[in-house]
Amino acid sequence: MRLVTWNVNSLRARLPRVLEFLAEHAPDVLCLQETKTDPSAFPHDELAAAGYVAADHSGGRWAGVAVVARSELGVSDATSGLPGEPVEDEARWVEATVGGTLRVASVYVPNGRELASEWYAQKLDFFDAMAKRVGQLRDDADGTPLPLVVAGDMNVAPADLDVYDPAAFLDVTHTSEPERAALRAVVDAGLLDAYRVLHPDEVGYTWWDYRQGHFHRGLGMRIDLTLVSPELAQRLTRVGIERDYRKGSKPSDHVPLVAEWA
DNA sequence: ATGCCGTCGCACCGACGA
Repeated sequence: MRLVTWNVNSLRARLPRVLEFLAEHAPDVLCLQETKTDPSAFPHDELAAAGYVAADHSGGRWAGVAVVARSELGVSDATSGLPGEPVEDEARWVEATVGGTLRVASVYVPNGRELASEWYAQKLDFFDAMAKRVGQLRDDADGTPLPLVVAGDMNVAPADLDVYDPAAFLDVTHTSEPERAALRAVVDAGLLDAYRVLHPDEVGYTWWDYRQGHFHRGLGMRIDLTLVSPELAQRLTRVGIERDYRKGSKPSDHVPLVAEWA
């Protein structure tokens, strides 16, 4: 199984790069964030022509998430919205079952803006709701663990290793301790950070600011994560960051994160 | 203290992003 998460920063603007990626990497599942599209404009036809189906939660000009899967696998039992999320209808969470057994959630965690803001408080609340949801999804009614993936833009760099200059990121969003603790609570509800499972000490960024040549200067952060249930974590064979997709024509400011398991 | 860059829309600026 090859599963990818990618914040595309507008699916309309990025569709050529997305189709290029599907052709080059042939993922089984692609979790998208910041699709920034109206539901009626979601490119179901273009994806179908490439051999994919999608469960999308599209909210118009902001946010928007989707779970895309190879047509043979299919998506079923899709649900939009995170139970208990602080602001409803922001299109930040969508779940679907892929291939009949794998539950996949694509998530776009709120930015948080400033530490002393209502948006920051809502970001922490969103993580709380995520942790509760993971607790609901991780086992079946008999307590048997289920295969589960929560992938997306967490808008938090989990550790100083995931930030180009930790000293420049004191007491700001994406690195503050309450955010990191809130993200850890999601993981502690029953998941593992797939990239860190296979690359415990490696620096690997998934986002670089468009401005001031940050990409070419190596100034990035690892804020896109694929969180997997323990049994899937044991089967991981490769977790890689496709940083070349930050180059070329009209790139997103995020790159795809690929996870594979046997 | 602000813009840098990119995207969107009741659009030629402002909001938002991280």
